Amino acid sequence: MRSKAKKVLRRKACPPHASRLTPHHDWPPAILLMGPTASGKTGVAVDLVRELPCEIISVDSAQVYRHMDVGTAKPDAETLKAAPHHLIDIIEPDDNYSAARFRDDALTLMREISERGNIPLLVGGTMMYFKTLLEGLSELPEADPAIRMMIDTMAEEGGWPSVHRKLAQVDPETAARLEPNDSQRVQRALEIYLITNKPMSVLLQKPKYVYFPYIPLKIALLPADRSELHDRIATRFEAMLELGLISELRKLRADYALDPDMPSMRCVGYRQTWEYLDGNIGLATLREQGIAATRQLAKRQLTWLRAMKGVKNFDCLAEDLSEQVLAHLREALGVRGEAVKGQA
RNA sequence: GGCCAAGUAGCUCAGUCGGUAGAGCAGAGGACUGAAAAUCCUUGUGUCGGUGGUUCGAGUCCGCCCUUGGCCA
Repeated sequence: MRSKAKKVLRRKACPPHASRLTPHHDWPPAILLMGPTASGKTGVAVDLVRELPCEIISVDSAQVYRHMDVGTAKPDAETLKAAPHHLIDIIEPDDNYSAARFRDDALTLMREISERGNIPLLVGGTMMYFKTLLEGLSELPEADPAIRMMIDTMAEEGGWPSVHRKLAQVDPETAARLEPNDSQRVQRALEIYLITNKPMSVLLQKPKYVYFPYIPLKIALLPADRSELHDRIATRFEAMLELGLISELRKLRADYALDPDMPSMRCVGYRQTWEYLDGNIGLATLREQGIAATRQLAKRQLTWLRAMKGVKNFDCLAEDLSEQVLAHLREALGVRGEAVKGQA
């Protein structure tokens, strides 16, 4: 932790206000509650809000969309009233969000919450957002729809490997570390070159601007038994169908000019339901593929969590999960509280 | 009861002229810098329904039995 503080202070690239950063023991805490889909994050978060002076910030790339409630397992209105979530319902389904925007939004909210004397409680399963929040991003241009469209056309004509070859001509280093079929990253790397006229690999060499003036209390909810999580996922997807996932999407398609390639429509559940509404698959296949896609999502989230350092793990299948997490947090915050009092 | 078809990986199915088997999906592991619920990489030993036979050698040919569909009674 000390090294982290030093690391931030050492950064020359930090803008002027970074110099206001105080040593780490004066930083307020922030709780990071992470876990795969269907691990019960929301339930724990709501319990924590009852017991601790914290405010929830959602870390979820799907719950940012308005009117996508059933398929994203958004907390219901009653829950949101009792435990308000920031960064839910902030954009339209035909709009898009990003890790960079999340970072800015979250840091702004965290400052406000801390100034109010509360603890930011970041809850979600979008691991890249957590990583971006903690580690920052390099200075890179933001996405350019026109350029992406152009690259998409290239890919349609020659396939992604041909785009990859083109990338290799202008940015061999990045091309070397990317798979020719990794459409998203190949496109992004070429996009960066076309916008800046500089290879991504060069831009990434500049030190990142890391700004996270909080003591992170990282908590992960992991299943001790994967098959039980799979059962939960299946049950939950069936419930989504009962709750009207299909009609939710039908209405969305009527209200917005949506396209299956939009980020919102690539979300788990919606993508499969889109195929169902188009008549390409039946209900049984929708159920099967929706559940499988959710399991695959959970698997990827678990891969992130295993790689993450300094995380306190809890078995999300435990009966007294919330109490366990609360006890851990009370201890962590209590110790810190003493230190702060000693300072004053 | 008779006839026909099918029984091969968790699922759906390939398997040539006999040389002890391979795809898709699912599953598992991994990567991850402005789309990340995205995108991508790696990963395939299973009594070839059972049993007897023919053969140097049977998933493959023959007999019988079992199971499941269908047709005829």
